[in-house]
Amino acid sequence: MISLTLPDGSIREVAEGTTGLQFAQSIGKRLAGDALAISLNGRTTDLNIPLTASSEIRILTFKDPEGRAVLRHSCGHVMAQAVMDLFPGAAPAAGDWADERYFYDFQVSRPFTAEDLQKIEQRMTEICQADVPFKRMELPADQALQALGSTRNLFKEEIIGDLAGQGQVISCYSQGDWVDLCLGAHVPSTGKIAAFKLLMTAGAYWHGDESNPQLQRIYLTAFPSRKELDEYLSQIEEAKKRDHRKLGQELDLFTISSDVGSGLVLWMPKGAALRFELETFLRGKLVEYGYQTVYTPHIGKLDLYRTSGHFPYYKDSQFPPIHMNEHGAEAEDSEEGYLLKPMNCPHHIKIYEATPKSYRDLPYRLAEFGTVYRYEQSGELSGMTRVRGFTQDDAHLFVTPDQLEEELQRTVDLVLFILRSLDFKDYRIRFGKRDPQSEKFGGSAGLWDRAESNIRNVLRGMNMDFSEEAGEAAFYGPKIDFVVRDCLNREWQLGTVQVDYVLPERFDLKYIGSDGSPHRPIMIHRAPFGSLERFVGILIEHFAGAFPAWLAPVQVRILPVVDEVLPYAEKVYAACRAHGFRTELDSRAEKIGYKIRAAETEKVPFMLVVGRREAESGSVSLRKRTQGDLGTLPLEETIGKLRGELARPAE
RNA sequence: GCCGGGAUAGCUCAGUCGGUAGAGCAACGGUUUCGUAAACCGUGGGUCCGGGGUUCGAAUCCCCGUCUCGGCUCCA
Repeated sequence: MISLTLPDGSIREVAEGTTGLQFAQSIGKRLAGDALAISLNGRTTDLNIPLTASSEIRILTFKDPEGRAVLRHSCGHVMAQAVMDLFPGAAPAAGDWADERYFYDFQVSRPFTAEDLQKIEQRMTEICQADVPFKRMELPADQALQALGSTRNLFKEEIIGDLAGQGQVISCYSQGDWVDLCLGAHVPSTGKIAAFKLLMTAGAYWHGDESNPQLQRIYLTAFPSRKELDEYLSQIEEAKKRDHRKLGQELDLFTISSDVGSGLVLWMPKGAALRFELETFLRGKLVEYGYQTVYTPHIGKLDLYRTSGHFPYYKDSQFPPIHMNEHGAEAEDSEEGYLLKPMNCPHHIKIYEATPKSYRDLPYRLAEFGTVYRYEQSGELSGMTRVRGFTQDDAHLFVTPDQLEEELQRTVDLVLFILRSLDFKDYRIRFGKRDPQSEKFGGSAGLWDRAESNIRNVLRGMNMDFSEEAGEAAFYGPKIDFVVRDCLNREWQLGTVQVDYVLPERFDLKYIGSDGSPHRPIMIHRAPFGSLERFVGILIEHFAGAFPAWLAPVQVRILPVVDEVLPYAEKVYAACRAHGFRTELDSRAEKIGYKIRAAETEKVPFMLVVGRREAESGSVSLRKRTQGDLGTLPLEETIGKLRGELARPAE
């Protein structure tokens, strides 16, 4: 007998050799039916494997993230079989899952078409209906290669070679006579896959490396029932309605014109009002946190960016330099010239250097809404979230070593305050570290170790959840990134805080310490919004265009019921503007219902309906978006009420 | 940058087999003066993304380019 410990702590004795499925059946018929796999001591395992030792066990169903992954993974194998049935020349490479989706990459003579996908789905349905069992085999490398049969190809050989080299057991799974190399786990049989859909195709590089051949990827998802699949698909459709590119156009927030250039955002009056409000909000905080505001130009000499390292490191993703000499003529020396600034730090460093600094001057905090230009790859551009010109709410803090961690904490506090004020709860914190294997990172290993431990100390001290990710650092230092997802579930970095020992060294920055001798300051780069463009793009999606009243481009709209009251409506309009409310007057000869509908769809938070009654009594009928009529109030009282409703958040 | 999809009125989209380009909404004009989510009638509006080709004839077929969308890769 062996004993199995369930998640609730209860322990059950079963005969050695009992399978996970039999155990699930002993608990309940329903559970056994829903079971997709088991988790044994935290490892996901097939249901039909005999249990040989006492363990902690969880029966995995679709409710468990691991269970979902198993179902979709198994569906991926069914897809691979279907692809090979229909395209005998196809070479399956590898698959994996990401979020709700599973993908499998194939090398094929031509990319898959929409019609191909339909045929593949049809073949998959046949395989699932046949309810073919998945069987696991563990084999030595040479036998595994044999076992693969028609699935064998250069990709599989490479993977088996790597696994064998690491001395790992090689496992394969078969469904019927089709075999694939696979770690597992899988559902017991293809019949468990009740509902699936091939979502999209894409080109993808082998091992994710651009220098490798490009394969054709198919994404799919699977659910235990048709109903759940349909719900998922309609959720995606629903989410697309929040897309900032769509809402940005509908609400007249921004536009991008190919005549100006790809990735160059034109802020329309309403988008600009929103941005201005965000900037004003942050400016208030900057004073409180001891920042000094500066302004710097949009270009700088090439040599400046050679010193900082930006030019050599990011040569391929910058607008080409403006080659000209001091006389305004085209430079003969192609090394001479100016660059559109890709970062604000070098300019701020020059402000730091402009006057001698002592330890009494530090922390020295310089802030600027600085617009930078980067020539992003054409395939990367996306609305406001990935652009070629954007404004960072940037700041650089020059600090002494003993000030560093406290200042870091204050910058993180500021970012958290901003996110909280805008009701962002769904973000993750990424601690981006250097990848020691990569040459992309400047400075000595010792400096990096110090910077990384500074960040770790601060994040731990603040009790934050974060994930450490190698290779995600900036070239000059490690960073804390605040990462959110857009309506299509793509991740974007918003706020960032970076520790930098490298640029102070490259620029030979100094301050005079209390000992009278020169010391090297440390820099913190930080931007709570990150890029105003990206932040506003995400903000549009976050609020689905219905911004909190203090941010709304139009906060109040006056809706006269009949033409006769237009003079009174004008008076109300003027009173609202006099109090700084962003107000519009809808004087069209339309019925009141029409005007209300327009204001509602344009997401105006407050509507002031004025008719004869209001004009006579000097009042307004207040309507709040989505809530409806709030009743009639004297004009003065309404304005007082709106002042409160439209105030910026404070803390 | 790479792979694939797309581009028709301000917006959303239809356009059959290659035969003179359409709808709804919006805009504009008129009528209506109306009380909390769409009054009625009328009018204007097109480089069918750009260039080339095939054809008696191209929005439609072919080629090149641009922009855009979904992925991949990249992201200071």
